[in-house]
Amino acid sequence: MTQGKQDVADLLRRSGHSVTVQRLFVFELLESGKPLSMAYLTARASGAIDRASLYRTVALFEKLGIVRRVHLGWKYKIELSDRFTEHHHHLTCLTCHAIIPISEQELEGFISNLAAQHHFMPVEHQIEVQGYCAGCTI
Amino acid sequence: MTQGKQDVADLLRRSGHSVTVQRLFVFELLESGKPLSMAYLTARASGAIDRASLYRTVALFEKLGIVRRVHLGWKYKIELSDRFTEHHHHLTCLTCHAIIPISEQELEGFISNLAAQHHFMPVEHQIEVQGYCAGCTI
DNA sequence: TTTCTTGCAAACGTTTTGCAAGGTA
DNA sequence: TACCTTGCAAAACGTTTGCAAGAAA
Repeated sequence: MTQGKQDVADLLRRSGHSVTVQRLFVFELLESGKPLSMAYLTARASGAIDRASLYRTVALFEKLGIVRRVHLGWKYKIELSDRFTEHHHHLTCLTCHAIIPISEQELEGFISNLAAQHHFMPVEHQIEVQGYCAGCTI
Repeated sequence: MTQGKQDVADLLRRSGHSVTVQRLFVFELLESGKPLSMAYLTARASGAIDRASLYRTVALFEKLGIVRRVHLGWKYKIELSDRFTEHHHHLTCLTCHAIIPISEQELEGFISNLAAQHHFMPVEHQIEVQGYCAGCTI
């Protein structure tokens, strides 16, 4: 069992939820680190987990802060939250649809300033940039 | 006819599309400047425009760069693009769901730097911050 | 044993489609 | 007139729900 899986199991137990093969399986799928679409998860889970259970698991994981939704254009994808990967954001290529994760501490400062100006207390933030990656600008 | 409506009519004509009452009506609804949900638009358009035409109009407006989608949590809303309002982003209050638009030129510089580091050519960007507004932090 | 979770099947809301009728250029 | 756009109705899609059977604590 990976470290991440251990952590999820503990988190589930501590929050009063059962540790099931289905839940661990969904977590396993997400351990690649890349944001995955529900369609992809549904396909990969098919046979192993029912669609309804998949949605329930993702919802639970979101409530427990295990995963978060990333909005990319019209759709969204699911990825592990900062707790299981480092805090980061994305650059998305409009041509090849590559997703480049970026980790930025500067941004935090920027957001704090911005929020202070508006007497706003920031809790979460997302930044997404669409454009063309190195390989596609040739 | 407002200036914005004139512009939309011109834009439609120049791009080889017809100017119809339905299209102008959808634009009118959006002229408030606030991001509106499809559910709201559907309700407001009901009687005047068919659901299917509403969706087709919003899709066309998006293709022509008249509107853009703003993701807020699980849902999205439609708002006029930078061309018809100033370029801005949002602070969303988790308690009262107020949406505070912010206009930031500093952010542009930040994004340029970030993109350059990754040999990425930025085209569009979104930044969304969730937290608590002044009225709700008391 | 008690409680939580699952799979199934059906329901639900949102978005999309085909087509004939009507409006726009 | 010729073409584009609309309304209608039906279909497709993604997501959620109720419930009985099964698994976890």
